Amino acid sequence: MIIDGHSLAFRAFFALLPAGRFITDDGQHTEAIHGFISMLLKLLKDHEPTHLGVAFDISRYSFRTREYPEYKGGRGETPPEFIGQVPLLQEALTAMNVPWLQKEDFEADDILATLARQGAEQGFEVLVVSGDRDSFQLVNDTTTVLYPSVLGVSELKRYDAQAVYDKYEVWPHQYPELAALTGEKADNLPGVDKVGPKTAAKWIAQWGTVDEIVAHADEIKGVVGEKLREQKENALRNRRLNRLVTDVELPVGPADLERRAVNEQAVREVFGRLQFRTLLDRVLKSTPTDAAPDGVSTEPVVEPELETAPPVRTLVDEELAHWLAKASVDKEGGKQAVAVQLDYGPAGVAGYGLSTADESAYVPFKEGTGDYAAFAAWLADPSQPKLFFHAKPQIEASARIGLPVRGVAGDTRVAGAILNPAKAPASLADQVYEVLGENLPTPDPNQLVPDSEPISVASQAWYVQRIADDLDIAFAPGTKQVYETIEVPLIEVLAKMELTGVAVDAEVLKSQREALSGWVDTYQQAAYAAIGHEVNMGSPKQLQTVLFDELHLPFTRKTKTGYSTDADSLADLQEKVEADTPGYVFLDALLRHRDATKLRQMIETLEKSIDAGGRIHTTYDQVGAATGRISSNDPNLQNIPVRSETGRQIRSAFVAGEGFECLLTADYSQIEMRIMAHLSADEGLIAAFTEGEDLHRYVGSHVFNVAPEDVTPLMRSKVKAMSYGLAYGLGPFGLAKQLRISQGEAKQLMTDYFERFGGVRDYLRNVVAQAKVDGYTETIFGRRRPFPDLNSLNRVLRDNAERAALNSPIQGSAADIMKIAMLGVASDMADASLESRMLLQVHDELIFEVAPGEWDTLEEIVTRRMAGAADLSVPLTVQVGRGSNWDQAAH
DNA sequence: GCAGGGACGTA
DNA sequence: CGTACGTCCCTGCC
Repeated sequence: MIIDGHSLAFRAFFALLPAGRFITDDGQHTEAIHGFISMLLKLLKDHEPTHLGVAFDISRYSFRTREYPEYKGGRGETPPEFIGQVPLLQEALTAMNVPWLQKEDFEADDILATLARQGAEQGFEVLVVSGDRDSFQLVNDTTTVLYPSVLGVSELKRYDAQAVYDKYEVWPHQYPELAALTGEKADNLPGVDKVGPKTAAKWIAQWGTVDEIVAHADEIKGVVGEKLREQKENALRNRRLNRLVTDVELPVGPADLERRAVNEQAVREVFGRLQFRTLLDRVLKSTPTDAAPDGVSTEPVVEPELETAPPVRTLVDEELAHWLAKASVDKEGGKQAVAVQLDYGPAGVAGYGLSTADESAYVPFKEGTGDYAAFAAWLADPSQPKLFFHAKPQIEASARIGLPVRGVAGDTRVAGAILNPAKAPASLADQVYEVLGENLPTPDPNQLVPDSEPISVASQAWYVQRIADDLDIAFAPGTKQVYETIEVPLIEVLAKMELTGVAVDAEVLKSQREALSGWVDTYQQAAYAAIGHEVNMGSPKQLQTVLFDELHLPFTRKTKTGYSTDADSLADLQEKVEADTPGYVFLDALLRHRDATKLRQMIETLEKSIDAGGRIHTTYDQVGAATGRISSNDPNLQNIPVRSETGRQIRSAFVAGEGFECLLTADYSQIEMRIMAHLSADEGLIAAFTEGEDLHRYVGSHVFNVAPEDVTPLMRSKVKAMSYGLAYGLGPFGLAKQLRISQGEAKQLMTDYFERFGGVRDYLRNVVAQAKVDGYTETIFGRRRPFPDLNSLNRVLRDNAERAALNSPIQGSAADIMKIAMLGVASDMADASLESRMLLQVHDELIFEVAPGEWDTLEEIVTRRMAGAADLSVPLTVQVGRGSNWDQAAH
């Protein structure tokens, strides 16, 4: 493994700089050093190289700048905080006995190229770790490049020959030809205008090299051909410059880079100066140390632990009790976390797998047999920490057989999702592969004869331990806080809500369904009558035939497969058609039919999910949304209609269960706008919340420069749409469309708005700018969301990412606040021993079932905990409603 | 039986 | 050419 020290230190520096925490007492910044070493540890762990070296540039100047003085020009000043970190990093590497190299007049890449060539010749498998795309030319059968993704230093993508081809459509040795044609902005090497990767790849496929392409320049037609002839010198020069030198004279060869034990004393000294405490532990723990202070061990470094699952003992009764007593205590006598994985299914729980780092046990479960008292007490003890992969369904399954679980101290699935919100690991096997790089046997359930044996839940638990260990060091400090103080405690709260479910009045649903069925028929007949034949109104394709071929209505918005028949488009069409014409009647019937079938279907789904006790249990996906929101499914209770009158009737079927007095709903008012006010620190917007009675009226009076009482309803609705749109990255186009005004007017409205609320504009701009630098956004509480597309060259991707990045801290902070509120409420309810229960969460709203006599206490707890969930520069206000059903309890 | 697209419900 | 979701249906394909 050979590493480009400079480029990775630089990336590490920018990844850690915003954290603002890596400064020693005497003012020395250490982001690059810390980031580099922590990445190095991860690389050593992941790839276990036998040989290791790091190459550095000496300066910006090399033989390349002599040939082309502008080479790598145009880069900004090196940040002052970075200066001085490289020599310190080199000291640290020396202490760790990691050889590093630099060579006057050459770049680190040339050193890597030389070592890679020599290594390959000597039969090594070579891993090149570099942040410079030029290194792709080194890839071949034995050499692989690890290249940092835009997400930062922790994510390295493997580029073998196929990966390079998949990305650029040229083979690695051709990559410099492609780069020469398209140019390399980072190196200040302009290419040929109008030639992008696609064109370049096409030419390379045809002619192979830049030289040959230039020789055939006359055969290339069109503007690109012209540009090529004009600017061929660029390409030829780039090609000379991006060819890496593979015969730099070096003092050492690959064989001299054999891994050595670290020099513990030197590491302690250097790391002490740098004030790296945790990193020191990690270095000393992860690599063998050499007791001899100046000794250079010739022993190759061998991974000390043999990572195979310990044997599984099946335990019952007193043996089990003994095992638990021993496993729950660590060497220092503190509590030790035990990983738990259940063997369970629809039929119930067959057994529990338990594991510490080095011992696994299986507890078979059969109702009415054996003595589970000690085990049950252990499971239910909140002070006994337990680790899971996907705890929620398992603690519910356990609760259903009468063994409630408390003390969930970690959930590797949730942890994985916090670290990478784009996708939570789907299964333990997935995460084992992702984190540990090992394959768990996963029998194909469709095979009659299983193709492999599944591993015991006890061994699964052992893997959970290992993943938890590995992930623990991967957290950024803020992210870790979110995981430990919000997500982990929330698991038990959500599990309880799911188990409780919400009561519904099946009679109400039934009568609504029947009424809707009548309407569905009526509208269907009306539609058929209007066009004189039957048509499947659920088929956009058939509808297009009717609307555009038969009725000859004007075309609507284009979709991938034709023309849109969505509600907006149909409403537009209706305006263009005379009333009482077949077209109008058909459109009208179609819209009503859609509405009615949608509602009827929703009701049927709800009816099917009612359990024997008359309640519906949704499943929350705690990490379902990349922003931090939870989602709801099976059935989704977060999209029960509320806007239309008929839709709202569905809500009236959600009622307080038997033995409960009523429902209580509590929601945050305008939480996202309040977060916007807080994050932007815009004085006007903050005043709007502290002074104004009506937010939109207040904002309107400032935007339109009139007294609050003179804000007309039209003005109010305009600023309202504008305010809400802000948090989503709404542009003039969208605003115009929504308000049905011209784009010019929309633009003017935005200008006027930002005139008064400039802090908001500055904030929104800054969010995106910062995210481009960091590669992620962060909520108030430190939850991160990466945005790999933010620097994409594809404009659609980039624009989409920008809007999402804009919205994420706002939506995400609101989600954090709600989660914190739920924890507070749950805790206070338990302390007060209330019988009332939290039932549902709908993003900014909580719904409770109130036990007799508990209204006042519950209302006080809910209001206080929700309003107090965060300390913002504007108050968080909560509206509470009471009713016998969900609709009535709304306010 | 499955995946993708269109449509539409919520915050 | 506003964000974040989940569910349903139809369609085309295997």
